[in-house]
Amino acid sequence: MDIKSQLQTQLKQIIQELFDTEVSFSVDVPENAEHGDYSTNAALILAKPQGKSPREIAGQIQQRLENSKQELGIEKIDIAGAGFVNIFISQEKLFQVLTEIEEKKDTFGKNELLSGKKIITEFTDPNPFKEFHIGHLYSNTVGEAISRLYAAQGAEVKRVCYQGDIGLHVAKALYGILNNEVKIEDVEDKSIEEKAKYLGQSYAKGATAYEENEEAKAEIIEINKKVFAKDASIMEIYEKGKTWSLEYFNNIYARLGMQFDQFFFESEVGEDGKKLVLGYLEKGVFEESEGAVIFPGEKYGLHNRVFINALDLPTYEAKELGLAPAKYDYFPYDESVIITGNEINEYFKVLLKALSLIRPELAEKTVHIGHGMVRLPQGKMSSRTGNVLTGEWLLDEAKKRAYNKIQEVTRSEKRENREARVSIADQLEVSEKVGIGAIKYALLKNGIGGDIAFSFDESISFEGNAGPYLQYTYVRTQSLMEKAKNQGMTPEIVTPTTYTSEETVLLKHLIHFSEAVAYAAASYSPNHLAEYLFALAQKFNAFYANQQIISVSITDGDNVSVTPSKLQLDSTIPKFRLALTQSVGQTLKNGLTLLGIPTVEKM
RNA sequence: GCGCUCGUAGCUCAAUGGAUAGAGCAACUCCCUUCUAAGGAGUAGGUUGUGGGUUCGACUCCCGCCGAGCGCACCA
Repeated sequence: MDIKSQLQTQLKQIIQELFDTEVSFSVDVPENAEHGDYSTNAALILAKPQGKSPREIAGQIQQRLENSKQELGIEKIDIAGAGFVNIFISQEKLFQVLTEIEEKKDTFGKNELLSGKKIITEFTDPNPFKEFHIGHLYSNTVGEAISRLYAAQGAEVKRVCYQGDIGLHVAKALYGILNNEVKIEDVEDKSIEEKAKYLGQSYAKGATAYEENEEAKAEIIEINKKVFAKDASIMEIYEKGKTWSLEYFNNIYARLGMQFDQFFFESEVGEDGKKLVLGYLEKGVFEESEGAVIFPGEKYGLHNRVFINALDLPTYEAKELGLAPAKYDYFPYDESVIITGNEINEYFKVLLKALSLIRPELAEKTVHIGHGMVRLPQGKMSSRTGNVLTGEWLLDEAKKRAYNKIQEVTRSEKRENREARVSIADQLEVSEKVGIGAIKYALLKNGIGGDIAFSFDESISFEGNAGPYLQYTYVRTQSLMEKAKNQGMTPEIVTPTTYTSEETVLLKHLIHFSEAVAYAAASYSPNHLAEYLFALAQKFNAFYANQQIISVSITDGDNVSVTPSKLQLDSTIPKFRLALTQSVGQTLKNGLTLLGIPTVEKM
């Protein structure tokens, strides 16, 4: 259990004993170090109901907490401001975090808060036949991060992807293929990327025709019916296109370092959804209106939505209704998290309301998270008009820029005498990982709800609060470890004779890692973890710049002289600093991994 | 028109009802004969759209106004 939870438990008990009551107080990590490592507002909350001054109550809490000082590793307890109880952790307790990291390694930061829980996450949801644009990349990045955060809480997580392989958009794409100068047979031998591009172009053609040409529109509607009826005349190109799309998507997932456990298709859940709707039509949940079957959301302060259209085909809504039970059959979950763009937030409210009247136990377990839209300077993306940036384009572009950066750094005049950082053979792989890191971090550092104004130069950064900065800091730790090893030095968790302020600041930050992970998971906010990691990297870089971590030999002509340093006079200091460096490296790596961001050893 | 979301530094964004509203970018100063300068140190930049209210305490909660985005019937 992390220190914060221990304090919370202890304080709760103290309040119970003192006042025989329960209140919702918080234990915070103050921004200002003078306010302690942890702080609680319990006294402020209790003041009014107890009819006492906040500082008086704070005093009582302080007194009781004194008894647990030893057990909790508290150095001192202050009362400050309006009645805050500020808690300072002892140097010995801080120091213990190094041992914890050393022991837990890759599992440092994990906990068992959701142990035994089954969680199903659904995200990305690209539609076959259409482009995989940067909005999908965003959904995928957020979904993967949340999935990993959940898993770090001890939950069993299944990632699923729901794909619209049936419906009007597919019919539009098929129309586009049938009316494309380039026949589908002609792209048979092309790469999967080109096949995907062909499908995307076909969709754009079909979508345009649907709006501009009445004849085409009628034809597309016919094609749509045929697909639902699995008409042999259309199924061959349908299956071909769908297969290509799915293969293409899978390549992107692999590139992003993730994979789904299960795929669901609209074509598979549509019938079940329709049956559910018709079944509950009789029970009055749904109503007939203008030839369609609707859910009267207006009755519940929402808006009405069509579930089965006048052509007797299930809409997205009905299909989604069929999806929920299908997911539950696949994996009987305790919680179902669905991550989509926030443009369908209200639609989801209607859907969940309808589901609550049909399968209330499933509706209760379902959480919808709407992430912001990726906005381009040119306006909203539209796969119909071609104003899209594909995910693949973005990944390639970021990789290219990372590669250029490597070249630039290697050629830099002031550093020409230094050994090449990344071997030629590794440069492409490093570029790929740094590019992905830059993109994912850019998407994750912001809160999930808001839109992302996307322009490459402003959004994808390799410096400052950016993915590569964190990757770079990790590389520094690894580089130091390697250098130390070559000099025969090993990290050792020994108490140094003195601490510098940079070291204490780092230790104080490290103890909050698992708390940050838990908080990010509980609030569906990977950005909190991103922020934590950035702060950690900043603190480490300040430490790095101001303190000598290992002793260094300097070559002066032919003579090799070793600078005498205080590090060599007191062997505990370099050992401790190395241990600290290793711990920071491990924590950065664990944190980045939780965000789905790859690390590299050199860059 | 109704509903949802949002409005914080020049720009992009943070900030569980808590203490002096924080970063990054851009601008301006400095720092590579110390371990990777994709780095570090510093300066400047704010009436948190606006007017009320609740609270010991409001960027955060409530109401009004102004402005933006999204959604409101057979697309997903």
